Order: sequence, then structure tokens, then C-alpha cells
Amino acid sequence: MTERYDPKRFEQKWQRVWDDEGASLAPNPDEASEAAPKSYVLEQLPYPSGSLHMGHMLVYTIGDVQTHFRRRNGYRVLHPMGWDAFGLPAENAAIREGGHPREITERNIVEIKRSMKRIGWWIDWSRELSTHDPLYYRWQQWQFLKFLERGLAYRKGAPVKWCPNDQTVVANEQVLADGTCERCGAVVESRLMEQWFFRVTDYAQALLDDLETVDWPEPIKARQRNWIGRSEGADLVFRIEPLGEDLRVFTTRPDTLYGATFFVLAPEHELVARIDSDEVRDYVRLAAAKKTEERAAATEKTGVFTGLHALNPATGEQMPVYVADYVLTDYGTGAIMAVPAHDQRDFDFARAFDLPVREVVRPEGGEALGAEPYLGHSEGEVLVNSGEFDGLPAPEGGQRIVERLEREGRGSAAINFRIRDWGFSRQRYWGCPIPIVYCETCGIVPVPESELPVVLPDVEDYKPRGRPPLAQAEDWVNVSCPSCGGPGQRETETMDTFVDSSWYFLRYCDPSNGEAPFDRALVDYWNPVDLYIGGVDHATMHMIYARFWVKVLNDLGLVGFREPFASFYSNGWVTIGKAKISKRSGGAVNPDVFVDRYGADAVRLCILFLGPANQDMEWTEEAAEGMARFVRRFWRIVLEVAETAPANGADAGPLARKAHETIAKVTDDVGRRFAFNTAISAIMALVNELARDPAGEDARFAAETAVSLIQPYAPHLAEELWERLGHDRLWTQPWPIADPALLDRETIEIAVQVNGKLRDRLQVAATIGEEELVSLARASERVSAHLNGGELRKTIVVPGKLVNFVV
RNA sequence: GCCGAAGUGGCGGAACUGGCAGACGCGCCGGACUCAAAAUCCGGUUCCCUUCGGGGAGUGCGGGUUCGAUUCCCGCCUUCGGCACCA
Repeated sequence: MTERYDPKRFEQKWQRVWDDEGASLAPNPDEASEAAPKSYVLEQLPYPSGSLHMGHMLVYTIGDVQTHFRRRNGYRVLHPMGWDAFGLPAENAAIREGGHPREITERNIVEIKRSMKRIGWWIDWSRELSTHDPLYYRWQQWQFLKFLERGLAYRKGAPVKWCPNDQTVVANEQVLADGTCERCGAVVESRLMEQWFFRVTDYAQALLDDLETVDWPEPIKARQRNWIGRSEGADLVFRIEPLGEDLRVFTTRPDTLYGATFFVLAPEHELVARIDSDEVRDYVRLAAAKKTEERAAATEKTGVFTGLHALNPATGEQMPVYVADYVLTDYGTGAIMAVPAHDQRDFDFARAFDLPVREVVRPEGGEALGAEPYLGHSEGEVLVNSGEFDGLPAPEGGQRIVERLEREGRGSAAINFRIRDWGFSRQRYWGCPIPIVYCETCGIVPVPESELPVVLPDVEDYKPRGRPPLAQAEDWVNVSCPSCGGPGQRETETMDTFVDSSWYFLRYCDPSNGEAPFDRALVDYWNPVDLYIGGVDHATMHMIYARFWVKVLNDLGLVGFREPFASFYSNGWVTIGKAKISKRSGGAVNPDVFVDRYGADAVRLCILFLGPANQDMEWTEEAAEGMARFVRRFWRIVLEVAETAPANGADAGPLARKAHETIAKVTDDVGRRFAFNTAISAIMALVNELARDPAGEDARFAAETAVSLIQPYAPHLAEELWERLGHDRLWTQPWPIADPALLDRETIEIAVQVNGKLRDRLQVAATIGEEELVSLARASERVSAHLNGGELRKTIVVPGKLVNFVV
């Protein structure tokens, strides 16, 4: 009777050995060992709310498999871990349950780290960092000051949604469909507030262009391109005479300028505030209360006439100026020229307000405009009603119109981006303080580097009360101005947590540096990250901000590269009984439950066997039971081999051949294809073969191979069995290499088809000649039965695969 | 509306470069062991027909290219995800 599989008996044992021997550490290079190529494997750092969930189980196991695989393939692999510790959930938990966000967060970190260690991921814990640690955010503040110096961080007034009852800023998601506050039901207002911004728009083109240099899945790149939203068109200038204002407008359709019959301002447009009309003021208040989605969903266009007119630079007409909420404040200039004949929205508005529709683009030789706007504008369409430009194809017409306006100083070709500057200040407590002092005489004064970090002070109350929670810390707020020494006040808003996660991967390279955020040589050695793993939900915000951050650091001479993530792998969602498992959902299931029941290795294997790791998957009891069964079987069969197979058996034979085939398959699946599920299948198939002949001459070789191949997935099991097979420290062993000589079979199976239909299979020598193969195939009874019918027209031979007779 | 992904047995999925559809696993069926059950082991399992030799159909639907299509092309349908009055 072989020994029962009992992971509790050896999983902890090996975790201790790894700890004692520093097995998972990735020391920085020194002169002696620089020969080893490096690989930086990184998963998006966890947000320490509650406990670990099955989504984490997937991401970090993918990273861990890659870490082991790359190490055993000769790479020096950095695989660090840290905590995205700041953020709203901890603050809300503190409000709800009492206690300090720091205590709550640190308690969660201890809990999650304990779970991680039980799962046995190889993480270089000597590099652990947490974003709420002053030793970390000190250098974030330092970098902010560098950005500020460069003019890349700035302060400006921008509209926010404001709840007059709660006296606080509310996110768009917190506004209900009817424009009321999710929490208290009061009607939300729009308010202009001073906020901090990073000048991301300066880097819009670079963010777009450099996507070509990274190895990411196309859909992820597509999302970023979408987000950046580059469009080509023209800036046109419209004169509003009574105000003496020239209003700039972006359009992608300069070809339709002659068809512009009115002009529209967004309700938030600065000019609107200067219009002295109760009707306009009422409309603006109404529009501001609506959330963006509600505006978009409106079936009827709404708006109000301002009494003003704008000059159409092409036609010389005075066009009425309206305020309407279908024009967005944060795209283009917040003002548009309206061309009802060739834009659906303008058309709807014109119909509601009985405004003229003038056709200026028509398909060549086509009918005049019907009851709907005409949207085409390619080579096939020509301009009409457009003065000197009549008859030109639409694209060329547009270009000529812009050229003329340019000569007149009333327009120019332009490129517009959808992406906005990054507003990063938050009226919240639990975040990185912004190192700024406001002084009545000097204005906005940066805190000197020597006074960093500006440490987050303790406060009593985290609830919003019309001012940021930090404003309560009066001793902290009131300081003397670093510049003139007069009375000053600290900035009481904190940084968006996306700032924290924009550079954490750099700090891992030099985590305890007290003189600088990091040493450039170390950062340049490890970066860019060779493999970044995470959810698609971070495909836009986080991964755009981090790219922006690195580009700025590069321009500042602090790092030697321009892209943080050379390759990216996006993992799927894990569900349990249809409930989405993420930090946003409540019903997350802690992997501890399954580790208790099946052992860490079985859970690791199972999560990667559920399906392709980049697709969504559902965790089920049945799947876990199935994997537990395989692990027990694996254990039992290898132990049986250890007892019964000859110690110095052959390393050639059917099992050895199967082992080599499996090496080739698993190496390709893990290394190139990231097909973790099929790699596990291949190992299972090898074990199935091994089970048929565990005492065979080459069984020991096959068993050792299976153990070696499963090690990245199930490192405890592999290590224990490796030892029982009489060896030591599998993790120090190089990854096995498939012997090409053994991969070539002596006999191969050839499929024989008649008219593309399979009729027979032949076992033939691998070296068989084409002629001999064909005559052998024809001789087959099953084949000739189908050849009788007609005359043989064609014979197709695919070497090593099949013969097809066409009759 | 725009962008993206995906449709294969009862289920998760495999088939990588146009070449034997359904690997591997779950579930289910049968058998062995057992007083019995669990566990374990062995065998079977796409569907339909069958005289048990085999025959036919089959990868969302309709066409096409090809000796040969899950794979390539054209046109649809469905589901999921992202952005969404983006001028």
C-alpha cells in the first residue's frame, strides 16, 4: 500500500526550505553574475481590501508559473509584491466600522500575505512595499515636485459634480439617473473647483505612437487607441461680434462649413456664464444636474437661444448661437458649428428648433438631400452650395476650405484628442499628501525636497463635511510659507491612487533607497517589465497613466526607457456560481478554503486547467475535485515508479519517447503560447501512459520528467516527489530539453482519404517513399472499396500526414 | 452608433502553419474490488442508421475558394465586453 497523498505534511516543509535558502529572492546583479539574462515578471499589485479571492489566485499563479519556468531556463527573474494600500474602500470601512484606515489596511495586508505564503508563490519578499508607507510616498511627492517644475502638474478650475446637502464632490457613478445624489437624494449641482492636473495631453501622440513598440494583445491596444481618441480635422474661428470674441471650434468636417446654419455652446462653456439671461441660466442649472449618461440617453434635443450670433467665415452669414447639452464641455473646445444636413445630432436639434437645413455634400450624380441627414464624405461625394468649392470631392473640398481660411487667419488644420489631462487631486483622507503650501503673498509654493515626506497626519473624522478631511488637522495645515516665511496652509487634498500605481514597479528595483526614488542603473537593468499580467479593467486608466509617468521620467533623465511594460498578458475573470469575483463584488471566495481542502498545488493546477487563462472561467467544486483526484493519482504513480522501476533503467523506449514529446509540448505551451491548460493536459496524458507500465525500463525517466514539468504549477508536490526519487532541489535543475532524435518516430500513422473522406489509417515506416506509400494506400481494402466507382483523377500526398485520392 | 472578443459533444475545453474534429478533464453508463458504500482500478461515452462489416450527418446560419475548411473569403444571426450626443 503506497503512502496517501497528504499535502499538509510537505507543503509547509518546502515553504520553510525555500525561505531558509532564500530560494525565491532575486538579488540585484553584481559584476560576477551579470551574464544571466534578466526577466521581470510582474502582476498588477493587489488592493488590500478584505482577503484574497479566486481572481488573485489566477493572476499570481500565472505569474508564478512564468517565474519558475524562466528561472529554470536560465533567467534572473524579478517577481516582487506590494500593496496598493491607499484608497476609498479603506476610508469608507473606517467611516462605517470605526478605526483608522491604516489599521484596517495593515490588518488586511497581514491576512492576505499569510494566504499568499500558504499558496507558495515564489515572491521576493525582501522587496515588498506598500504605497501608504511614508518611505514610499516620500518619493512620489518628490517626483510630483519634478513634474511641477516642468509644468507637467498644474492647477486649474474644472467643473465637478457637487452635492449641496453632503457638501462634497460626488463621482459621476454616485449620481442617480434622475440627477440626484446616490447617498442623500439631493439634486446634484455642477460646481467649478480648483483641482490638480497632470498634463497627459502633451503626451497624447507619443502614447499613441509607442503602442507600436510594445507586445500587447491587439484588443488592449485598440482600447488605448480608443481612449486616446485621435481625430484629424480643423480648428475654425467664428466671430461673435457684440462680445468681441473669436470662438475656436474643432471639426472633422471642414468640408461642410457652408452648411453650418447655427452654432452651439456647451452649458459649461465659459462664455455662457457671461450671458445675462434668466432663460439661459435656468437651462444651464437644469443641464448641469443631469449626469452624462442621462444627457446621452435623451431622445429629444433640448437647448436655449442666447440672443447672440456667430459669423460663418465662409458664407458671411450671422448664425444664431444656442446653448445645448448635447455639446460636451470636455471634447474639442466645448463649442461646435452645427451642420444639420450632415450630422444626425445637429439635424435632430434643427428639427426641434425649426432651424434651416442646407445640403452641401451629395453623392456624385445622386439625389438631393432627403428626410435624413447625409453622412458620407469620401471620394464619391462632391460639394454643392459651397461657392467656389462646388463640384470638388468632399475630402479635397474640405482641405481647400481650410487652406482658404488659413490664409484669412480664420482656421487651420488640426488634430484633436479625446484623452483629457489627468485630474489627480481627491478630497479624501486616505491618500498621498500633495506637498504644496498656499501662501497669501507667494501663491502656490512647493514644499522643499529637504522637508519631504509630508506625512499624512491622523484625524478624527473621515466623513466629508464641505472640506477635505485633512483640513481638520489644523496644526498640520497651518505652516509658515517655505518661500517667504509668512503664514501658509498646506494642500489638504490627496493624490489619486493611480499615481501610487504609476511607478511602483520602478521602486521594486531599489525598494529601500533613502536618497532617491530609485537608482537609475538598477531600474534600467530590470526594466521594462518583461511580462505584465493583470485584468483588462486596467487596460486604459492605470496602464495609460503608468506609460505617461515613465515617459515623463525618461524626459527628466531619471530612467532610460520610454515604455514600462514590454509585454502584457490579460487574465480572464474568475466566477464562482456566476458571481463576478473582483474587488468590487462582495461575494468573493477566499482560496484558503480550497487550499485547506485540497492543498495549494491542486488549487494552483485547477485554476489554470479551467480553460485558457486569458478567458473568463467558472470555478466549480467538480473541477477542484477532479484536479485533486489527478494530484493524488500523480503522487501514487510516481511513488510506485520510485519503488518498482529499475534504478538505472533505459532512457529510451515508448515511455521515454512520450516523455520527450511532453517536454516539447509543455515547453512550447508555457513558454510561447501561454496555454497553461493544454500543458497540464499533456502532463496528464504522460501520467496516463506511465500508469500502464510503472515498472518499465524507462518508467523512472518518464516519472522524473513528469515531476520536473509539473514543478512550475505544483512546486511543493514536485519538490517532495523529486526528493523521493532520490534527488535534491529540483528548482536548481535546468528545465528539461526535448531530444529531437527521440521525437522522430520510426513508424508513423498516415490517414488515407478518398475524396477528402477518411477511409483508413496505415502504420508505415517514417522513411517511406511517396510511391510506395501510395501503392500501399491503394492496396488497402477499405480504400479500394471506395476507389472502384470511378477513375482516379488526382492523388495528393502530404508527407507524414495523409494520402488523398480524388476520383 | 463605434471599437473589440466569442459561438465546437450533456459540460469546461482541444485541434498552433488549410490535412485524421472532439486531446485532457468533468459528468454519465457498464464492469472489478467490497457484506455494503466511499475511495481506487478497468472499459465505454458527438448524433442518427446498422444485417455489427460498416454507412451517413456534424464545429451558429447561408454562400464561396480548395483534392481537402473549426481554420481562408463574402453575407447574415446570436452572445459577451469596452466606449458612447466625441462634432
